[in-house]
Amino acid sequence: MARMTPDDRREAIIAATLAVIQRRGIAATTVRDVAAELGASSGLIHHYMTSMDELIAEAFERAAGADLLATRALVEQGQNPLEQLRFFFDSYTRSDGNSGMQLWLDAWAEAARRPELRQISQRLNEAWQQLICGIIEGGMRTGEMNCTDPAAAAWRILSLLDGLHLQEVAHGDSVTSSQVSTWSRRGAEIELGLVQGTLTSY
Amino acid sequence: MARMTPDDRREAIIAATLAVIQRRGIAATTVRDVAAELGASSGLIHHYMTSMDELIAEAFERAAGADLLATRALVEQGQNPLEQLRFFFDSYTRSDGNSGMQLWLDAWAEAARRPELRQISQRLNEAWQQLICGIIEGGMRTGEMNCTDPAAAAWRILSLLDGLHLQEVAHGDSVTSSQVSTWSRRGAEIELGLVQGTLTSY
DNA sequence: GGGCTTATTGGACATTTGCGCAATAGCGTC
DNA sequence: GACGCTATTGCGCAAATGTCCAATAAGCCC
Repeated sequence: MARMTPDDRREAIIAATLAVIQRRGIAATTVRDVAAELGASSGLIHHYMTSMDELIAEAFERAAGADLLATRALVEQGQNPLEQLRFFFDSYTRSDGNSGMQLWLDAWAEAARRPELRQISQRLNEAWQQLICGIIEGGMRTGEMNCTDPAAAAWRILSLLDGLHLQEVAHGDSVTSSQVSTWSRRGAEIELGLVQGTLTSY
Repeated sequence: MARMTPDDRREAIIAATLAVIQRRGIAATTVRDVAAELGASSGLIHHYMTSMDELIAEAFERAAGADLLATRALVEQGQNPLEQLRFFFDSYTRSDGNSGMQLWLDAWAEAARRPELRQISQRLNEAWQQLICGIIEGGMRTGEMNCTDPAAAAWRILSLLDGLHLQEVAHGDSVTSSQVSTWSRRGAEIELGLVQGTLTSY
């Protein structure tokens, strides 16, 4: 393997870890898998990461954080709160293989037992909730949305999405990808007093 | 170890497996752990279970199935759909240590990797959804509830509950146990066109 | 009490895992 | 072009895991 700058190599290792995690899940990811993905030796990973846990936590934060940033960037392009919320759902319910959601399932299950992972996952989930909360508060100011408790509504919208996604990823055919999209948008419409179809963008 | 009836021994193994799972989680449960918990040899477990997957699946089914039966029994004591739904929430959001919810988190995460487990978890989740769906349909007949798509509404109510519970179990202090109860009931009220407070029983 | 069935044992086995270490080789410096 | 630093290798080690199996012993029927 070509010799690289420590910074570059570290990035490459995290990227490779991410690829493996999305394919096999956190629990089944091994150092050797990452090395193979990277096209390098297993010893190299340990030259940069002190432990497997550090590797996992770092990769998870990178992946989940990137999703959040991407969605937030898309939302900010919305011209008004309604469009922002539509963009939010577009980004969150895009069907790109759901690999990201299995990652979250693993993280939530492991959170109780891995303090580092719990901290990251909690911080990111709260950021997601605040993203939604901000949209709702904007919608209340413009009068487009109606809601008595924006914070609670935001947690409900997020939890509903996660709960539906969970069914899709874990069980596959009891809740389909398009049902996740339709039902969660409909749930938000009901929650915020919107006319049916307002959040459907296609 | 004292010799036991196959039926009794099987029960004992499942009980021991459950104890280990609740302590260590599904992913970290090993045959040797179960044997130690049981106070018997590891070979004995395989004399009753053909594989580790079967063992895990059976234990999960026992625990999660019992919860479903208990809730269903409570619901059936409700005199009308509204009371039934209240009883449902009482049973589902009772705070008995959340051990049950961590079990579900493990199951959902492991479902992708353990076919037998996925089958059971899917079947149980669908049973939960049908329990809610039945209540809603009853409520529509009596005119107490208003809803255009009972099946979708039931999935939403269940997913919202699971999503909120998930936050509570995984992260602890971003969503509290009482918020799960309050917010999920409020979500159902909104979903079914009920007056605020209808589902609050205390 | 003897014999038969089978519950139970305890370890062997192959595989996989995270991790460490001595050896090697790539790149900059003089 | 030689030298030194260190990125990189590739193997080895110990521990853990699921599974299997021959040996043992506990209970039951005659």
